[in-house]
Amino acid sequence: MSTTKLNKDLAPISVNTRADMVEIRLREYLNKKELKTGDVLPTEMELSEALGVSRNVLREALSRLRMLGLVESKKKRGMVLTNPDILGSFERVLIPQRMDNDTLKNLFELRLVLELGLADLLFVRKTAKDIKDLEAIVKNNKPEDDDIFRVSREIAFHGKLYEITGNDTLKRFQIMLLPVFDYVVKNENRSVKSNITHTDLVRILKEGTKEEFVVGMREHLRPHFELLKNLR
Amino acid sequence: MSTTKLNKDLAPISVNTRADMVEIRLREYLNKKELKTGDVLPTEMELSEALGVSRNVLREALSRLRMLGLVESKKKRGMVLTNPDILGSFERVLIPQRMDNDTLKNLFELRLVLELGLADLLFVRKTAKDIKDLEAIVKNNKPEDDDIFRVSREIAFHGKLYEITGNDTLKRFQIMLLPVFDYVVKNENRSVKSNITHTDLVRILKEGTKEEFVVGMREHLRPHFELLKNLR
DNA sequence: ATTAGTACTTATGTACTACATATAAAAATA
DNA sequence: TATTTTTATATGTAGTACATAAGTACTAAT
Repeated sequence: MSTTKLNKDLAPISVNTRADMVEIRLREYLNKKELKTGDVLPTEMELSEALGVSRNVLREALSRLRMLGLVESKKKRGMVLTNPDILGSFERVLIPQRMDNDTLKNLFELRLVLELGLADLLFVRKTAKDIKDLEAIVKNNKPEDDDIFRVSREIAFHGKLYEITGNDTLKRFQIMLLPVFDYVVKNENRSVKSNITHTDLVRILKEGTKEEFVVGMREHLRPHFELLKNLR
Repeated sequence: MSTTKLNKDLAPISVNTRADMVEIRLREYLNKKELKTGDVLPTEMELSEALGVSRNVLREALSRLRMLGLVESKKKRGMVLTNPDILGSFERVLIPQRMDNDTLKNLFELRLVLELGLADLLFVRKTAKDIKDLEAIVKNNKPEDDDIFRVSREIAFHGKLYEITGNDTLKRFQIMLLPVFDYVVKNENRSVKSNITHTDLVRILKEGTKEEFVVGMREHLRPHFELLKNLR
């Protein structure tokens, strides 16, 4: 029976395109334990022949994997396996305007959870210099500062906290979450004041305990949690 | 100086391919405020002509955006703007074998931070049924259970905690982090016992306070934090 | 013999053509 | 007007051709 005839009798069930399937097959292939970073993959022609698709389709799939940072392609040498940048692709889809309300809320919440969970790392990793940096950041805070100043101070302060953790992934992650945070806050422009200021938090970080810091941070973030209740 | 360090300081001069540049241009185009989900984009021919590249190159870039869930393409209708699945691409690159030690450590840490930050959400959202579910999960725990049992209990318990938060993004995120967690723990097969068991945590969640829960969780996770010190 | 330079080979990058396929939209039919 | 049929069109896939960069092998000069 000819292939064309067969294809007519048995139409493909999958709505997936060839590129989708090739992407999956390639990822399965790449994740095999035996393969390690730096290994060279077969050529595009070999792969496309093995998979039974045109070089075109194969390249569409490879293009995705290249974007993810799973592979790189060198002329003449071929494709080589690389370490993906785990947050790179995340960055590409973090578009507040494109997110539904639930997801926005979830990410907003995620940020609050992170912030509350930081205490332990902070108290393990903080140095005298870190405290000094924080004190410099909060020194010139005045309640009458306008919004733009307030936001940049907010970013500087919380950004520094993440920096103290020494966890680059965490820091980059929170930087990526900031626009989401901003977006949500802007859409609900209420300004509930907290009883705990950045200055208070620095003092606790310097002289207090983890437990006190968590309580302080919770109170500091309370306006945001309040906002969350309204979004629900 | 290590190669990875060198790579950070001296990133290779980017010799971006056409597909890379088209991807960037398209993302800029898609993120324009005027565009909203469901809007129909120009056809492939129109886009490729406007950008001055072959349809081939354009399709490689579109293939990436399709994978990210930024667009979908319908036959005859054309491409339509969609809401991306923000964690989908993350899932594709979370391959423990492919991650360097620093990243592994960072993600491991991230999970611990999340777990410690959960308390507030848990105490706001917990229901009587949730507590019952947790009690059922921990009921048959016996210290003499073998490893496989222990791991599945671990997953069930902590998974349920994330479920109580009612935050799907958070839950999916932690599910994706589990293999990383597993990978790190397996590679360092020490088994330090904690003084606080799942049963204790359930009791605190039922009758105690947020603050007590954080302290309890911290003690429960202490073996993992210890492990982290060794990785450093 | 070692080195420098050159030609060759090869795998990726890009462009173009052709046709299959599904389907929205238009036309024809009841 | 409602339903079916036809048509037009945008995406999906395949294949060919050539440009480009970069290993590889070969040659020549010191």
